Amino acid sequence: MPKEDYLADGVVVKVDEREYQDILGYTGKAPRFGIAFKFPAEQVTTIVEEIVFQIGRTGVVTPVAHLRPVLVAGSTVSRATLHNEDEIRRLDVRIGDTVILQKAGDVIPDIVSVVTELRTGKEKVFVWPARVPLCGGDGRIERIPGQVAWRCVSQNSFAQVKRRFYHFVSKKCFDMDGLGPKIIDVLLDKNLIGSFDDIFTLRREDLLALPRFAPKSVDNLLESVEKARKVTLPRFIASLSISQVGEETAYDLANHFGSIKKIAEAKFEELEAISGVGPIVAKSLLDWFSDKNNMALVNRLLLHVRVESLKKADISKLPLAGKSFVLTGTLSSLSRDEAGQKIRSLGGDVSGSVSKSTSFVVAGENPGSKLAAAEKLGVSVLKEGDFLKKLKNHN
DNA sequence: GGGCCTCGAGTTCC
DNA sequence: CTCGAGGCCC
Repeated sequence: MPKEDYLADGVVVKVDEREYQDILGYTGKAPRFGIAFKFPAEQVTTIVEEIVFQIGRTGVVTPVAHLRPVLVAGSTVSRATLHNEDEIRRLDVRIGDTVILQKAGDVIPDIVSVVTELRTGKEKVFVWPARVPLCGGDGRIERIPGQVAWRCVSQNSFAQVKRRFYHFVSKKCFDMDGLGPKIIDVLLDKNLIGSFDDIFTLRREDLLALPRFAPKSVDNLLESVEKARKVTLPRFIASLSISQVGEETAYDLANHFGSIKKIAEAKFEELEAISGVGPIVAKSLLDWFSDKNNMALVNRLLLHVRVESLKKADISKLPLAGKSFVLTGTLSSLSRDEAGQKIRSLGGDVSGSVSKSTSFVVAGENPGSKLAAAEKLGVSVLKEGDFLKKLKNHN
C-alpha cells in the first residue's frame, strides 16, 4: 500500500475490474462496486481558556473559544467557534473546562463535548452577555427574531464597518489584490477611508506617509485599485453588504434586472417573483435601497467605477436551469470555484448545504457530511466523472 | 535575513 | 481554521 493510503482519513475498497464495475453499476446514489470506510476523526482534549466574541459584517456576534494550543490532525489549533448561544448551552461549556476537540472534515476545529469528569469546581459558568463592547455604542445585542443568532443593536459599529470593508475588497467583490484586513485597519485608523468610495480616491502621498508603505507597496496598492474600477454587476451588488444578499443572490438579481438602477427601483412584488428571492430577501433589498445614505453611496461609487453591462442571459433556457448543486470533497480536475462557475454558466445554482430541493450533490475525494445528508434525503449523488460528463454534454 | 502581510489551499459547522 | 509560499519593508 502506498504511503498516502496510511495518511488518508479512510480506506476505499473497490471491485477492481471495470467489467464487473459496469455489471454492478450504481444505485441512485452511489456505486455498488465500492465502499468507503472512514477512520473516525482524530480527537484530542484541551482546555477552554476564554470565550470571546467575533462580529461579522451584518452585525451578528459569534462566540469563539480560545483554547490551550493543541496538535490535532496535522496542525496546532488554538481557537474554535462555538457558533451560538444554543450551542454553548448544549455543550454546557465553562471557562476552564477540558473539552474534546476534533476537526470536522479534517479542517475546521469543532468542540465535541465537555469532559465533565475532569471538572475541579473552579470552572467559570459562561453567562450570555447583554452587551458586547466590540459592537460600539452601548454594545447592546439582541436576538434576531426567528433565529438562534444575536446581533448588535447598533448597525454601524466600527467592527462592522471594518468587516464590510474587508468584504468589499475581497476576491468575490472588488478583488483588490494586496489589500487585506491589516491595511484596511490602518487606512481606517488614519481616516484615509470612511466610506467605500474613498478607496478610489486614495492619494499617493498620503499612503507614502503610512508605516511600512514604501513606493513599491504604494504602487501595488494603487494598481489594484485601478484594476478594480472595472467591475461586473453581480460583484458590485455583492460588495454592498446588503443583508441576505450574497454572491448567489447578487448573480440572480443582476441577471434579472441588468442594472443597479433597475434593482434599486424594483417593487416588492418584482423582487419576490425572482427565484431565490423570497419575502425576507425582498424586504431586505427594499430597506437597503430606500435608505438615502445607501443610495448616495451607490451614486458616489458609480462615479469611480464602470459596471460592465451584463448580457441578460435567458437563464430559463440554459441546460442546467432550475437545478441546484452542492459540492463536497475534493475534485481532482478543477477547484470548487471553477466548478461553481461552470455550473452557473450553464444556468444552474450552487448552494452550500443539502436540502430536499438540491438536485445533485457532487462528491469528490474525501466527501464530508454532505454526502450522508444527500443519501438521507434521497438526493442524487454525482461522482467527479459523472459531473464532468454532465457538463460536457451541455457544452 | 527577520518580520509582517496577503493569498491560496483544503472545507464544515451553525 | 491553520499552514506554507511569496512579496515587501527595514
